[in-house]
Amino acid sequence: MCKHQAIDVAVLLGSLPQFSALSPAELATLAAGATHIFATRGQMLVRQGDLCQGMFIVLDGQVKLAFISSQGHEKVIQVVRPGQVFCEAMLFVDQPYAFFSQALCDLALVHLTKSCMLEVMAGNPGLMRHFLAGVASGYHRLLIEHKTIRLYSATERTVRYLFAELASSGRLCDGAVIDLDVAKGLIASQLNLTQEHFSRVLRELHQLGTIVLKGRRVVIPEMSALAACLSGQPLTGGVWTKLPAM
Amino acid sequence: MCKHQAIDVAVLLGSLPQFSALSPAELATLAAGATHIFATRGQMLVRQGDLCQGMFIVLDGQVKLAFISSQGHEKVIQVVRPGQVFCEAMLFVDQPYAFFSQALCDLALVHLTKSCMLEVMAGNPGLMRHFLAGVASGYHRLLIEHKTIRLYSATERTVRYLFAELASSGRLCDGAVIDLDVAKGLIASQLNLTQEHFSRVLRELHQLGTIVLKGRRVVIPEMSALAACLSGQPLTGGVWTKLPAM
DNA sequence: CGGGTCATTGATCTAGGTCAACTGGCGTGG
DNA sequence: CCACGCCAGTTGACCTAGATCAATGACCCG
Repeated sequence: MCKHQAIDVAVLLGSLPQFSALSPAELATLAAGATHIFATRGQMLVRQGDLCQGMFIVLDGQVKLAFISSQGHEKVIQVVRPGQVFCEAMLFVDQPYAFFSQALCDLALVHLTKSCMLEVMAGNPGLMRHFLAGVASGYHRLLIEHKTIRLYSATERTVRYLFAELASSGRLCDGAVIDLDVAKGLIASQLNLTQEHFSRVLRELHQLGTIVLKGRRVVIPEMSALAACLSGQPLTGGVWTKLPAM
Repeated sequence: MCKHQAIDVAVLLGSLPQFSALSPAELATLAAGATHIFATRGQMLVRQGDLCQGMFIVLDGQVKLAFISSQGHEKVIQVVRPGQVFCEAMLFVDQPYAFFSQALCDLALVHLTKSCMLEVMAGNPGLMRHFLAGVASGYHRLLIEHKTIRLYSATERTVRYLFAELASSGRLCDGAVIDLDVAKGLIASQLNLTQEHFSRVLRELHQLGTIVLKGRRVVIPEMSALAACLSGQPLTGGVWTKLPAM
């Protein structure tokens, strides 16, 4: 792992939205424990079982968070993109990492040590509040993903993923185009599917005319057709077939 | 829902570990927005889709957090027990609830409004830090449960559940006894299993002699036999059979 | 004693996984 | 410029973990 204790780390940190409101003194404290990291594709950034030393901010490239069973089955939790942070919740939990993170391509990031982060946060309630909101929304995101995996079928999870991609790109009109920026196998794993099954689901949607598929480009001719694949709407009757066991 | 704006809410709050360090003025602020709630079995405390109005502390009884699909399939996330808090992460996320919560029996709890909580926290970094740690460890717990569901088989999830129960009761010796304090159907749902399948798994373990089952009482004659059901140990060779797709 | 709730058991079904072969770019090196 | 190999993706044949459906049993408690 190539680490630069670059001279301009304080400047770099100040330019990040997370830290733009910090005083020069606070930035200096953070910078003292900060490392500018350039990692190569495939490199491990944190290992399952390690204790948290600090948090990461992705400047450029993509990072995969995943866990792996003893049989080698790997399941992706999330792909972290530039501007996003990871391992920040672990600053506050004295437990070994339940996942690992790996560079999906050559990338640039900043590592901030736990102690510096905690020190600055202790003197800056605004920053702490910011992190609290971040961790809480991370919790909420994970909860929703957990729910999606437990409640919905492969096709529905796939369609929900497409909608999430559309929403994040802001284009929710008919004829919208999605260019997948990661390998399909990774997306499949995030949806708790095998690559093979994911491929079949996409083909089925393509054959139905719901989507138009060409490599990693997905075109949605009409939103309503895609939305019809979701079980949210077909409120036929509306009476729940099976009531909770309590 | 029977709500008492009891006179002694401030005293009650002060006696809770979460708030024992608060000043009288802070307790008064919290108490101003606090409600002492007595709910009856089956009653909904928060509904899927609602916006968060505040958080709850369970004084007595059990609360189920779960979500439900449009077909009525219910999946339990967690059972909250006395002394525990729920919905606290939602104070910091402006999103509708992705789950609902329901009283599993008649119960007593305290509801604290969002605005009061945020106000007191803004002036008390120690409390905020406490909540940050709480939300972060909730995140970690959910992550581990998510991982368990995605990586392990029904039998292994069941065994892991038993170990978690043992760990929380502190008795990890041979001959340990677990008395399940909730319906088996609820445990099954937390493990993402049907009640039927869970029953079969338990019976299988019983027939193997790994556990002794009598109603809701589970006896573990020897820990090592139970541990042998986990795939963590059999590091045969150690080479992963299937390498990550990256 | 009768009606809840909770749990067990059997018979059958299916979504999705596994294994294996194949395709179609795309960069690399001769 | 072509041959080669590599990697991402596709397709087909088959299998299995766990769900579903349906019936029955075991308590409790009023």
